[in-house]
Amino acid sequence: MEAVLTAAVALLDEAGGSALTFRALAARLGTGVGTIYWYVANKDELLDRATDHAIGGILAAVEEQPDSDDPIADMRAMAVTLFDAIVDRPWLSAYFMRNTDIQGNSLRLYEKLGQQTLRLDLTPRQRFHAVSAVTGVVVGTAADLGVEIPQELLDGHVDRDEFLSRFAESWRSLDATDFPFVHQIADEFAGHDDRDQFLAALDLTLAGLRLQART
Amino acid sequence: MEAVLTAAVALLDEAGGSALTFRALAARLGTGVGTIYWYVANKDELLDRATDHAIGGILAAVEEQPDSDDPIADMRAMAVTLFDAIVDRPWLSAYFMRNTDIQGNSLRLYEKLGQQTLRLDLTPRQRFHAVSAVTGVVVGTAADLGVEIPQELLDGHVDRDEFLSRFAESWRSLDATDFPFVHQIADEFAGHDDRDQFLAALDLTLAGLRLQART
DNA sequence: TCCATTATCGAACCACGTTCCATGCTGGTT
DNA sequence: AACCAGCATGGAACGTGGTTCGATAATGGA
Repeated sequence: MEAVLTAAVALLDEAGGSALTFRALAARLGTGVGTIYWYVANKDELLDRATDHAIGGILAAVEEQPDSDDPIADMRAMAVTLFDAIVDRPWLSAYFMRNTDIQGNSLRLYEKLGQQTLRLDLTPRQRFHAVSAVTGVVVGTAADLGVEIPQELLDGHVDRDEFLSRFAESWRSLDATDFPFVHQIADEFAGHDDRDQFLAALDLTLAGLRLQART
Repeated sequence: MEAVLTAAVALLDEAGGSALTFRALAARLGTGVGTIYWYVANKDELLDRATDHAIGGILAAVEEQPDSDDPIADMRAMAVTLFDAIVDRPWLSAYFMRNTDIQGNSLRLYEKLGQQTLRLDLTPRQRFHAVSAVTGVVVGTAADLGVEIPQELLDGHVDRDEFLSRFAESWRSLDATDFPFVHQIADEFAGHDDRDQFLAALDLTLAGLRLQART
């Protein structure tokens, strides 16, 4: 079982979501597909267990972070850790939002995040919404990244800067009166850093939360 | 072409993403799969065109909304319209984050949202981040919903309240000292409304933005 | 020694995306 | 009329992936 999960995670790490097939997994383990089906009922469960496995690592990292006296700063640190972990394992983003059944390590992570809100002067409902908002920002932003890598980039034919520049170029060529915003933004987009973008979004949400916690 | 797209959207509306196959589409159109491949190169393009088709409708709805003298309120209204449209067509959420190539109606929608930020006292970079943050919240929150519907609910065997209650129940049964947050939240979760949750997240972000625009 | 449980394996089935080629249909050219 | 190019259609066939199933070992108690 353990071996199955680590092999599954390894496949996902090496070549993304499409690389994890029962046949490939069986080959890597030197067994047949039937064996894997003895451990998991179907691919959904395999994915659930593999992601839970990976999230376990994130959870450990989050739990190492000491609490400061600013709960919101602590939430921020956790969110950043989570984001970085997803960037590191882009396939996680795809399966992060596939889970209505919050259980296992996801639940623990959720709890950990939520505990910070207990130190804020909020109603239970506000706490619930705050944690949802923060995870929403993380997942929402990270989701874009997961896909933002057309094979051109992986192949090395085109690097990221050139890729972005091409977009910026096509945006600049649009009519300036119909697309004033896109026009103004093109330069920003060309040089943008995903992590900055995430931090900006996160900080907006947390600024709103800070405001709410004071009232 | 037009007929292909409307049929594709109809299939997606009726039975979600997994229902859109070339064979099903061909059957509905009374033709063969080869014909569809004459119009689109592959499934990705089919999906892109179908979503662009659907987003066209959202764009029209957004463009009907008159500008007020509060740009942030206008952004909020747009985001809500977008959210409602995604709730109405859950399959959109899955394909919303599959698009690095912001083009067509998506681009127009992006522009529309961004134009509101032009009326705020922000740097170009802050505008860029603000729009990313808002779309991130919409997509991030809506993504959860897209999947949050296990077939049990669709079958009508179990209704939503019961489904949520079951979770709340299992959460309450956790150890209260290990899971103080989840414990406190269980009740909120049981009766929670997805739209409220979205609005809360959106308002946090917009509150942060409002703060930023004043400095 | 016997039998139930646990575990392994791979052939076979089906649905899907995709390719390919044979066939029709249209309007214009000779 | 005959012909042809290009547009358009239809569906059989291929490869891949998830999943099922029955045959078969290993294990360990009665």
